[in-house]
Amino acid sequence: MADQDPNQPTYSIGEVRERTGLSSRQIRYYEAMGLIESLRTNGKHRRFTEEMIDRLLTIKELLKEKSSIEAVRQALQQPGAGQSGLQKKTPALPRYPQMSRQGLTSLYPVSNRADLLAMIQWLEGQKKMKTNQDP
DNA sequence: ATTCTCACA
DNA sequence: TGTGAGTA
Repeated sequence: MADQDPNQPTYSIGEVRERTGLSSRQIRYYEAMGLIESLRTNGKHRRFTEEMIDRLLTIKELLKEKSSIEAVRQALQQPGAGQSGLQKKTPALPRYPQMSRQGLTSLYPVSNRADLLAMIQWLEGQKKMKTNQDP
């Protein structure tokens, strides 16, 4: 029972960009808007933990429903907004938020690839949890 | 090569 | 938001 590494892996903005499908511009912008915080390396280069990436993913989905930064910020302040509500305790059954709603029909659009990636990662998280209480 | 900040089409 | 300039 020791899965708390002292050094949680961090990612460059470039990796975060590929994993979230967000542009570096957007990532920096959301940070400037106070929607997300980031770590800084020796220089000034941003560094993101998986929690932050998770939050970014939440922001991305939230921006589709809400259409203003303000609305997203408030939704984020409420508990269970991805950061600690996504893979902490999931009483409900596995159902990916935005995806299952419209369905994935093509992998061509870059944004879809990012969404698929996010969904897979989310699925992996569910699997890891299940593997501990497998009947 | 990659990211950073700032500013402008 | 994207993109280019000039750095670190």
